[in-house]
Amino acid sequence: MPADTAASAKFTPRQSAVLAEALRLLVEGGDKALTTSGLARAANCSKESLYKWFGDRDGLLAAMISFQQSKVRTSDRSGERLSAEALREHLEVFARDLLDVLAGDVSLALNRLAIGQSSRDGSKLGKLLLEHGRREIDRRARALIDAGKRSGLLRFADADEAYHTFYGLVVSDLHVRMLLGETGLKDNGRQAQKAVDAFIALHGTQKDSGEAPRASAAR
Amino acid sequence: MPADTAASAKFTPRQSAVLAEALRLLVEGGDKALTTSGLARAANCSKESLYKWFGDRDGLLAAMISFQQSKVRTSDRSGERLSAEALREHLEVFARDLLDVLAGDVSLALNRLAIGQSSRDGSKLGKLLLEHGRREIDRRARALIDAGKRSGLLRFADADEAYHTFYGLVVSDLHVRMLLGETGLKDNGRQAQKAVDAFIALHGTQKDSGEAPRASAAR
DNA sequence: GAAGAACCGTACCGTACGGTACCTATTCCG
DNA sequence: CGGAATAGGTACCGTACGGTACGGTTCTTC
Repeated sequence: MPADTAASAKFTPRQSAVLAEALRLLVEGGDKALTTSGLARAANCSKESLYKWFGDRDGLLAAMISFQQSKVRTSDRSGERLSAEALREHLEVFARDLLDVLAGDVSLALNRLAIGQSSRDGSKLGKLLLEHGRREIDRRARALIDAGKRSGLLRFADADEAYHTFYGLVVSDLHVRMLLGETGLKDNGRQAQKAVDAFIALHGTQKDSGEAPRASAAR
Repeated sequence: MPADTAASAKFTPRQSAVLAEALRLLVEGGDKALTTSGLARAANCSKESLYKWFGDRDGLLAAMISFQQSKVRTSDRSGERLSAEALREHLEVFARDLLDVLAGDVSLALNRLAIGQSSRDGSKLGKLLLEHGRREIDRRARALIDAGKRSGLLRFADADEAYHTFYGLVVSDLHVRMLLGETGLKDNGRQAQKAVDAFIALHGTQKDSGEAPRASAAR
């Protein structure tokens, strides 16, 4: 039993390679391009192995989600003490990371897949994606927001509500637009900055020590 | 319900009936349930007619989007003079309408369809959905926001940015969650109210350093 | 009332998918 | 060394789809 990372604990290296190839196919051509025959051909494995490892096609899809998310690790360095500037910086980094993740082609492809399947499988993949995929990033955001409150820098009644507000400010309709195939998206860094400005304006305790960023936000 | 309004201008009544049936099938069982044979059977028409009217399957899907959106008319009663209360009221109504539209099963089904196809058709359906589907609601929102600014009740640099902020506050991640199949969603009215509170706190002219006036209303 | 268009129902075709079966090659391990 | 386990290659099956063709039926129109 190798002391591997938790990532490859659930899958053998061979299986991981096959899953990576499956993700590549999915990203390239959508779920129509992800056929068992095609995957077997592209990954140099047999269909029989696929069915042995993953059961059926849905099992394969679930494994792909699990595999991809086991690779995503959020850096959780929220133990430090927070100044107002540090909080703003952390929020901005988080917002930018969130947008980058959502805009990633693998994430988009998996979300498209789960959304497409949600009508016919009782949204099993959707649940998987929401629960396992967002847990990490949610925890990180909530830790950050809680730390902001503990440090007296943020003020809100319900942390959950505050987080959803922040999420909405950061993402707006960008996620759905990207899912629909819109390509020309704005600068993530700029969007993150504006969202953080608005969030702090809403829930910050100290009334703006200079609204410079927001005032110069002419686009 | 099916009177010959401007809705059915582009399609004959028979075609409209078939498209309505197609939407029903799509809502019921997702895009897998929307087969040409199935539609012909369910709508009591022949496959030949389908191909004659719509060209091919993609043409049918595009026609469905066009048909559905020709039925959605937003009540645009934004000509009046605005008081602060009227603005808040209008914003809340708009937010609730927006959430209701996004949560509608036909909207969800069409968005799922377009998202599923976006990988393989160059997001033609996605463009259609975004351009024709959101134009109405966008115009209404922008008119409202502009009116707010003209009346001196709102303050912002860029109306587009302000609208996107509002959209994010209203919708947050609810749309994607619903697309992924999450069922238990919160009360739209309450979500709309909170979003309007936050938006006015951000962009209202009478800025107070306290919470929004009725932020502690229903909870 | 008949010519003709529109349309319905059905049968049909080629294709491609998910899934299974069978056979071989490599590897592992006593 | 040799047998079991694992995995690759391929051929195959049933099914269901998109799309087409054709005969019969209804509706329009002159």
